[in-house]
Amino acid sequence: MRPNKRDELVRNALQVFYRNGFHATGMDMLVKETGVSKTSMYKHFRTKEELILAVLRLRDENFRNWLYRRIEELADTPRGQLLAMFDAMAEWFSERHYRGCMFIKASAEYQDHDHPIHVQSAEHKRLLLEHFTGLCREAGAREPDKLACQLLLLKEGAIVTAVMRHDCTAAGDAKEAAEILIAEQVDR
Amino acid sequence: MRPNKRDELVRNALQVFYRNGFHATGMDMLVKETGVSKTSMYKHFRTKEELILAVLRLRDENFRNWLYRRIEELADTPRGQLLAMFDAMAEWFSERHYRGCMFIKASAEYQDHDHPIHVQSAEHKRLLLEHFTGLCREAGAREPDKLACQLLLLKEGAIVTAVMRHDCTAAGDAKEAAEILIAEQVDR
DNA sequence: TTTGGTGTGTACCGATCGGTTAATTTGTTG
DNA sequence: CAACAAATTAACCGATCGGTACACACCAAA
Repeated sequence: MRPNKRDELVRNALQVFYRNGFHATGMDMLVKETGVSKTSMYKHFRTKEELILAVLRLRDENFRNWLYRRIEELADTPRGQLLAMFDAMAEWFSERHYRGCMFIKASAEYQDHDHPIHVQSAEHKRLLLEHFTGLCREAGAREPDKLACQLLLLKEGAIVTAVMRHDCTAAGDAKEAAEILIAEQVDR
Repeated sequence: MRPNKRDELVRNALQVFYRNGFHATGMDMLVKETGVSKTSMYKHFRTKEELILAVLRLRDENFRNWLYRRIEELADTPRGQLLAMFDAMAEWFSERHYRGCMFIKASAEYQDHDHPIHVQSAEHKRLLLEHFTGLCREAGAREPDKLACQLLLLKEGAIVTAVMRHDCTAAGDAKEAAEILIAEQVDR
């Protein structure tokens, strides 16, 4: 069985879009950078938008899988895992080619609330919220929805701050804040 | 004295870029939307990038002036003003045409750390941090730098979350978290 | 050996990109 | 009114945009 050219295209296009932005990346640049011919691209995806949506689907899968697994590796209690999220963030921020969250950037370039790319980006954040709300409940939080939302505010804030300041100290500050917020809802 | 056409251009261009994005907004669209001729634009700004930088300078001035003034209107103690920031955010988020933070979006579209647009966006965030660090110190925080950073993490997180979810509840959750973080550093 | 699915290379489409040019109108000031 | 700067309209530049057309190459299954 031949290696699926379509998946290869999506995988490579992800890198190019992440590094270069969506509007700033033309189809001709994708041809050069992915090694897939234009004809072939348009056989798999009818428009650039459809390709972007496929890229975002892959990114959502990769990122959530990585984050959930990494958190479980780093801690074995729900409370510990909530805090471990910020350690995982620190690892991500310190990657050489860290460029921020692809979904924040996608929703920034496609701003209409009903644009498919915006909707799909929001869905990624919703799935994260769902997951961490469950963890907060397991950790014994009095208001798991609110706590999860607050922890994710810290996470999103750390993501954009790490891009702006171009260091990863934000993850540490966010973690310390998270410890306080969790203690307030669980211990007190 | 005639109303300065250059300022009018920058003011109108700000609206178009904010609503439409930077790469997605062409110079011809700016001609139509701002009512300023192309020749005139290129007499004031040699490139699109220079125009964007002027737009960001105006945005920085407008936004920080508004925020600082609004906070002082809402509260008269340093601690109250720190919390009032989140009330101001809630007001901003609930504006009909709220589209998130222009500087986050600018740095997302111009990602190179040494690109002038990225640098200027980061500078805006640095000025905010400076201001709120001062407020934290006045409020009697033990670690004003860290507290200010954490409060701004909540703010940035609320900004992007409000865009994604397209509601303004994030501001309230952020405010409650801020109350806890401030109490931890001031009262305890 | 034929067929059909999947891929490539290349040239091309009209539209738009950022930016320039030249001729002309507008408005303020002496 | 004359003079000058500021602004306008409109055509134009080469490059690139997203997307298409066509001829051809590869490789599996019938």
